[in-house]
Amino acid sequence: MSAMRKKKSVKTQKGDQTKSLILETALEMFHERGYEQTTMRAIAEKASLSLGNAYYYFSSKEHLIQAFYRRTHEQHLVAVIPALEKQQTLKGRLLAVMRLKIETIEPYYEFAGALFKTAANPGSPLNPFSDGSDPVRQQSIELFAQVLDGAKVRIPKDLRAELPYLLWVYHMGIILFWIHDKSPKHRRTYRLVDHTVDLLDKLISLASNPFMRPIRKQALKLVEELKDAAADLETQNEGEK
Amino acid sequence: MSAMRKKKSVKTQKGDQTKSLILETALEMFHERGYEQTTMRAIAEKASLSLGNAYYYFSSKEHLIQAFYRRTHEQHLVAVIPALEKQQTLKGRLLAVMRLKIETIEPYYEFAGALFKTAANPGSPLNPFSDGSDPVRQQSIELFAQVLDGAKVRIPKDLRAELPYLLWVYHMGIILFWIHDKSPKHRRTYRLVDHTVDLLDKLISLASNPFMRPIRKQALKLVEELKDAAADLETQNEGEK
DNA sequence: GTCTATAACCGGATAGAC
DNA sequence: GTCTATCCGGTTATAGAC
Repeated sequence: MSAMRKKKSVKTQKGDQTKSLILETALEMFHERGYEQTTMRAIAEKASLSLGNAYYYFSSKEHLIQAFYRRTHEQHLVAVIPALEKQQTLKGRLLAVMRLKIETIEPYYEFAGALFKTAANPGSPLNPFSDGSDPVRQQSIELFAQVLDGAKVRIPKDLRAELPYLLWVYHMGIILFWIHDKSPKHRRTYRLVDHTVDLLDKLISLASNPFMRPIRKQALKLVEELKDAAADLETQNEGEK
Repeated sequence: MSAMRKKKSVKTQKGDQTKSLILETALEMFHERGYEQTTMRAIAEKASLSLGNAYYYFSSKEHLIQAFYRRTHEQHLVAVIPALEKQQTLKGRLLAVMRLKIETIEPYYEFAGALFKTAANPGSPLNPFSDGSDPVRQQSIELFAQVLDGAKVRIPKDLRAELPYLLWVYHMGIILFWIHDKSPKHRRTYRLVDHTVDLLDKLISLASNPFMRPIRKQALKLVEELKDAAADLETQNEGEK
C-alpha cells in the first residue's frame, strides 16, 4: 500500500508540474497581452507543449480563470489581516478591506474583464454567484464576517446573519465597476468605495433601528429568496462541470 | 433629382428586403434552437444566401441581437399602455409593467441568455448600460417616468428625477434573474417581482419622508456618480462600433 | 457604388494514435 | 500523459456581378 501510494504520488507530481507550468505561463501572458489576445496555441507554445496537452489539463480556456480567483484571494488575505488590526470601527474596517482588494487585483486589470464576461454567463461553471460551495467564495464571505466581528457596532441578529453575504455581493459590484473604470489610477473606483462605504455604514445603522424592524424583516426575507434561487442554479450546473 | 431618388430608393429597397429576410430568419432560428446553436452559416443557408452576404448586412452575430431589444420593447409598449390605464397606484402600475415585460420576452427565453453575456461585456457596443443615447433604452426609461406620472403619490423632486432611471436598472436586474430562473413557468421570477415591487413601494415612501432627507441626498449623489461613470464608458466605446 | 459569392483565416475544442 | 491531425464556426479578404 505504501508502495502504491508512492507510485501514485510520483505520477501526480509530474502532472502537477505540467499543470502549474501551463497555469503560470497563461497567467503571465494574460497579464501581458490580455485574455482575448492570448490564444491557447500561444500558451502551449510558450510552455513548450502541444495544444492538446494544454487541453488535457484545462478543459477550457475559462478554467484557467479559476486560478485567478484563488490566487488574488490569497494575496488579499495576506494584506488585509494586519490592516484590520488597526481598525476598530466598521467604516474603517470595511474601507481597508475594499481598498486592499482593488490594490490586490490591480496588476491583473488588463484581463479581469474576461473574468466577468464568463461570470455573468448563466451556464458557466465559473459563475461565482451560483456555486455556493466554492471554497474561495466561502472564505471571501467569511472575511466580511470577520470585518463585522471586530467592529464595535450593535447590529440586530437577523441583519447580522445576512450581512457578510450582502457585503460580499457589494464587493463584487465594486469589482464590476472597477473593470469598467478607465479613469487615471482608477481614482473613480476609490472614490466610489469611499462614498459607498460611508453610505453603507449609515444604512446599516438605520436598518438596525428598532423602528425599522418590519421593513428590515421584509427585505431580509427577499435576500433569502434570492439566495435560494442562486443555490438552485448550483444544482443545475453540476452536470456541466 | 427625382429620378436619382427613385433609383436609390429602389436599390435600398432590395437591400432592405434582404436585410429583414436575414433578421427574420435569424430571430426564428434563435427562438427554435438558441443563440449558440444557431450558426451564421445555418442562417445564411436557411435564408438562401451566402455567408458573406449575411455579413454584408450584419457585421457580426451580436448585431443581430440589437433587433431583439427593439422588437420586444415595442411589443411591451403595446401591451403596457392599456394596462396602465386601469391602475392608479404606484404599486399596481409597477406590477403591471413588470409582469407584462416578462410575458413579452417569454417566447425568447431560450436565447435571452446570450444577450446578457454580451451585455455584461465592458467593451461590447451592445452594453445597454453604457450607451445612454440608445433610443430603445431612453424610451424604456421614459416608460417608467410615465408609470410615476400616472400614480397618485407624493415624491420629493430630487428622488422623482432619478427614479425612472433607478426603476429601469431594477427592471434589468429582474430580467437578469429571469434568465437564470429555471423554475416551472418562471414562477420564481413572478414571485420576486411581487415581493420587490411591494418592498420598492414601501422604500419609496420611506425615502420620501422629510426625516430621510440627508441620507436620501447622499444616496442620490452616489447615483449621479454612477451615471456619470456609465456615460464616460459610452464615449470610450464610440471607436469600436 | 450596391450587392453577392467563394475561399480562406483564425482560434477554441476534440479524436484518437502512441 | 502527450502528441498530431482535424473539426467547427465566427470572421475576413476578395473577386466579380448587377
